[in-house]
Amino acid sequence: MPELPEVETMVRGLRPVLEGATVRGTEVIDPFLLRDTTAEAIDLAFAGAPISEVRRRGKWVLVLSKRGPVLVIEPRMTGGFRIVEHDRPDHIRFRFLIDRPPGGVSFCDTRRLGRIRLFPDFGTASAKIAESLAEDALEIDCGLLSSRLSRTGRPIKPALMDQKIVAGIGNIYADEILYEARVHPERPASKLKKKDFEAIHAAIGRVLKVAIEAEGSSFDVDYRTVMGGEGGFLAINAMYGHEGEPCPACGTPVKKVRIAGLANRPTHYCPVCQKAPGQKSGRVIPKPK
DNA sequence: CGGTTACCCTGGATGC
DNA sequence: TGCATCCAGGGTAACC
Repeated sequence: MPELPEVETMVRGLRPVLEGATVRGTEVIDPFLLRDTTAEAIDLAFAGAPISEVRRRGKWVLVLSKRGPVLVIEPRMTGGFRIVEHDRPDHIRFRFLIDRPPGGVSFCDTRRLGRIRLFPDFGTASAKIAESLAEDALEIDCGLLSSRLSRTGRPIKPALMDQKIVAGIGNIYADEILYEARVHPERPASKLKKKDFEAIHAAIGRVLKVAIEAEGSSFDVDYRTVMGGEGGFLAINAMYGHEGEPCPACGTPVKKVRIAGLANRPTHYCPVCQKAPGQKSGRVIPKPK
């Protein structure tokens, strides 16, 4: 679930609870999520010292101990945080316990796809993260994004979701961004024009900002804020989850398709506003035989 | 090497 | 009701 707006919402919820609080201890309820570390190492790194900062990079959360170590948590599909008094009855995988109310935060993850890694200091964590993640979607400039995208022949949608091209965009927001930019999701990234890149770059900023203001996207029971509340973006968006409903701009029913390079993840777009590769007008003209 | 799929997990929804 | 199948916001190893 969580893409950049959901993770940003989590981090904003965690900051007032964790920053400045001293860690009483940590609890690893499900060691399966740990990678290259142990429950003992995490507790040794964090217990007894204050948390200095909670950061976000792409879709990942960084918790920094004033003592130096950094915990990097990847929520992936179903991971999320709750302050302890609002946490889920099931699926709690990890906890920070702190010395002041509300007592701590839990990391919950139904599908157990989330990952938790420990680094000795911020420099080491940053270097390791930089091997997997490009610049954050809220910070990348248009020139860098354009040059990265133009170097791949893949369809623009999977390219936008490639965390090594730009970090933070997932399946929901890729659809909204490409609709806002009026770019067809299957157009090869390398064939896009300068104005397309500019439209995409601007749309990234607008869509993510609106989504953060709405506190992200919730459906089913997976993503919630740290207080257990739902995000409101899917009530105001145009494409994702709106198959068959009219496009807000032209009224054409929103199409839902599967495209290459995305395994089985669905793609939603307006077949009129977002021109197909080679399509010149809003109407598809059949090739003469 | 670049692009694509398979797989890691769980549980809710849907279908027979 | 019971059981099988499909589906889901992500990331990456393995494959072609």
